Amino acid sequence: MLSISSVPLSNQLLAALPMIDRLHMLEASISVDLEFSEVLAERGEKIRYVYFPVGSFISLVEASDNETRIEVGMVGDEGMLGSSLILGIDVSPFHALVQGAGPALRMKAATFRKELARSAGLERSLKRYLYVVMGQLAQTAACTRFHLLEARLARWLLMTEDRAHGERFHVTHVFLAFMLGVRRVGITKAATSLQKQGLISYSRGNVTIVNRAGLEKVSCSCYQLDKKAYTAIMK
Amino acid sequence: MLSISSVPLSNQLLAALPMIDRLHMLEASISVDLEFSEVLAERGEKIRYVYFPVGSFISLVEASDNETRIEVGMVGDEGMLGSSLILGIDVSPFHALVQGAGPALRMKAATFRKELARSAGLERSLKRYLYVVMGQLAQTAACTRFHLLEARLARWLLMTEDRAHGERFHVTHVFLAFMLGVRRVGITKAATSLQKQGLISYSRGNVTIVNRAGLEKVSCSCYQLDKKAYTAIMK
DNA sequence: CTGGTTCTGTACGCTGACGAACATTGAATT
DNA sequence: AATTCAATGTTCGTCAGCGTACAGAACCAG
Repeated sequence: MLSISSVPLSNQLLAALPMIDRLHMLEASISVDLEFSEVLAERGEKIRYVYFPVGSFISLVEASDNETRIEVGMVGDEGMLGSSLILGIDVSPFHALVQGAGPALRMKAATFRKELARSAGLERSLKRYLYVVMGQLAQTAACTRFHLLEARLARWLLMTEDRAHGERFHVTHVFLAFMLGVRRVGITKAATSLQKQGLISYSRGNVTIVNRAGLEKVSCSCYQLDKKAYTAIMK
Repeated sequence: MLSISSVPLSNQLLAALPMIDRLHMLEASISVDLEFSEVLAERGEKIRYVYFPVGSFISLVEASDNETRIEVGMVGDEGMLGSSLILGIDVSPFHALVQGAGPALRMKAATFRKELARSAGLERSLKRYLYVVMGQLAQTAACTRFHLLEARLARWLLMTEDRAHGERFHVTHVFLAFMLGVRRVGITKAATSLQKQGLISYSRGNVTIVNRAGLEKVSCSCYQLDKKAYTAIMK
């Protein structure tokens, strides 16, 4: 099975709050287990819950035409799903689906908005997070346009490892093709190449990052840029 | 020269405000003339001014590596430049450059933040606008990935016509190539095709939309989706 | 009118990804 | 052990867009 992380499970957004606010948030939410491929939000639909991943992670997916979808963002324990509620609109701008199963804290959208109004620290922190998400969206647009599939795949694997908190996770070529907006065959080719270079190994959906430093080298700069932006803004 | 629009010059965000707020905003800002290719903001740099275009329009540009840039958004009199200040961060997330010369209202960033704190109506409206911008970013990511250049070019021309408020405007193939993240030659080919179909005509940078309905047909659905999203959110 | 510059058109070989189809391998089920 | 199915590997022709180079056309300045 999946490796159990030894890192204590928590959400970084919540962990950074002052004690009192953090307790409030924990009290107002319940712990749920997210299952792989579960749909947590649909574009244009009302947001019922927000989620703070705690080991699980979520993909933000944009659809243009029918059947052409692409991942535009990823949410792990460094973020939350539903941050657009800060803007006062309770309609989801994206599809959101669970990409890595695991626990998360769930809160009713209405409760979340009340907490936002109550705690200035929470609002400040989540505004900053939303800013980071915006940057990720733009980054992804450029990345998707200019970078070769192998580099994009490497970036995706690194981002996932960060959120899975372990060098092993489960994802098939079909799923990767969906996320990166390419054919399955394209993924097979790129993944084979990465494996031949000794950077990853995989079999029937079980991916292991073998050489992280090497993977960072073949990945596009977008990975580092994203990371830098996050730490710069969130402190 | 450029056609003078008969539409009374105003900014829709400001026009939608209650009278008192609108007067406050007008008082706190000055009218400036933006020149083509003027740089109004740079990624990572401090935002000094916000701009409300009034006939002019502005491109939001994302850079990944050096020399690979792509437009991720457009701001005309339907929006403003600097909306990310709502999130409490005075650093620009994008490059911004003037794409269509013309007048705009300019306000100091600090003043803008004060106005935001003062007027709940202003804050509400601009939050909604920021939500629309986020949607545009995601839309652009998908569009850039999946749609053919000719369709993307058609979309771009339509978006520009909306903001130029006239079927004629000035833009060269080199500039278009820059915005869409492709070679100049690619633009020439796509533009030639659109011209042969009788949808546009152009010469040495002077573009005229000849058949708007036809252009909408060859453009990708992203144009309509963007527009629908704007009206749905902004009312 | 002349020479320089900007804008647009065209050509050529290259390549990353596409679409579709088929083959193989490993795991789970019976 | 046999069967079934999901996951991965491979092949083949096609194509949009790339990089580069060059040529004509329109405009501008001297």
